[in-house]
Amino acid sequence: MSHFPGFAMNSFLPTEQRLAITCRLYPAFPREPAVLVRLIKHIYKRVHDDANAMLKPWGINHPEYNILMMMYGTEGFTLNPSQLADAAGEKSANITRLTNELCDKALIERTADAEDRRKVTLTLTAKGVALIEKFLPDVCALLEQETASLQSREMVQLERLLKKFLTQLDNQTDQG
Amino acid sequence: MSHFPGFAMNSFLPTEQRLAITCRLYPAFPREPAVLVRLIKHIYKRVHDDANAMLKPWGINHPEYNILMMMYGTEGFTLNPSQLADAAGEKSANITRLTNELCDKALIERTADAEDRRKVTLTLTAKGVALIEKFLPDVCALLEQETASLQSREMVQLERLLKKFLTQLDNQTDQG
DNA sequence: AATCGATAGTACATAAATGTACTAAATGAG
DNA sequence: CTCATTTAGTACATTTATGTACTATCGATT
Repeated sequence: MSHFPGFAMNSFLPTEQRLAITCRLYPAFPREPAVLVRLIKHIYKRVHDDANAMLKPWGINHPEYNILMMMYGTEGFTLNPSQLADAAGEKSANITRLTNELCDKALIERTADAEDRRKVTLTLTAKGVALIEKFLPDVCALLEQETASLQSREMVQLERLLKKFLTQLDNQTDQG
Repeated sequence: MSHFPGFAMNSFLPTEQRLAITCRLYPAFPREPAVLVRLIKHIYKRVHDDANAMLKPWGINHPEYNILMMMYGTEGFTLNPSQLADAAGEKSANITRLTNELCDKALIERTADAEDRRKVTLTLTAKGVALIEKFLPDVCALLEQETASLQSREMVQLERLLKKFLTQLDNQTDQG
């Protein structure tokens, strides 16, 4: 496949064909939702792998990157674990482990919160900020490369649809 | 939040705000691609969790479900491990483990391929097919519920855009 | 102030996923 | 045919992620 430049391979085809057969065997099966969920999964895995590969030379992995960036995107570079869990989309037990690793690497610091002694304050160190600004050019290049096939209009459209999807997932708990 | 029926909460807001700040600090940062990647991650995790919760009473988890369904969607309910890896989007080492579990549960069967003795043939058992047809109503309900906010036109649009995205990821290896 | 319930975080055990190295068999070049 | 290469699959060690139970603290109520 990749021997023919310009030929767009399609890693999703085997999945899609099997969903089609499923619909024939079991007509109530909702093809479109199933396709969307599978596409999301395939894309997520691919993006995750790419990010890990790109970040490896910098000594961090994708989840650690996400945490660093969420701190970088916060005034004062400071956040506590539960806010991090929300922002980075990780379970709280995972945050403990990941932030431990980042502390070991001296990229962030853990201090006690003065106001509420249950809370912990995590802060990017100077070393952490410096690392982020060193790897950001690579990150930007990867992100742009990954979305190169989408026009800016299409990205906006995609964002809107994905948000609509996510909102429904968020509200699901309320209803059923 | 969930005390107010009809109020659409937005679990993505904390992430999005931090990406906005990142763009201010580092103007080269491509907001739109970054937002898309994060949305995909949030949605994937949510869908994965929901599926696991729904499938638990049936004694399987989401990756096992994916494997069963890929076999169900194949003529003869038969597939070998590498085809399964492609279709289900799992690494091959993971396929070995997952299919072992399904064999232990007697939902699939592993036999040697007569033609090529390196290959292994995996087949759904009658028990496996029966289980699938028992849990499919729940699966259909969940899929429909998850996508209830999207009109059919929007789903088609979303599918098109996600495929375009994935195709670019597939072709990335060719280009560097 | 004493108590009860909720919240923040972590420790620890377990589950899930991956990388790597290996075996066996097929393919292909000489 | 024979040897080297590629392919299919798995075993094993390691990494990553999660569930659960627990500690400490806060806040509200009495």
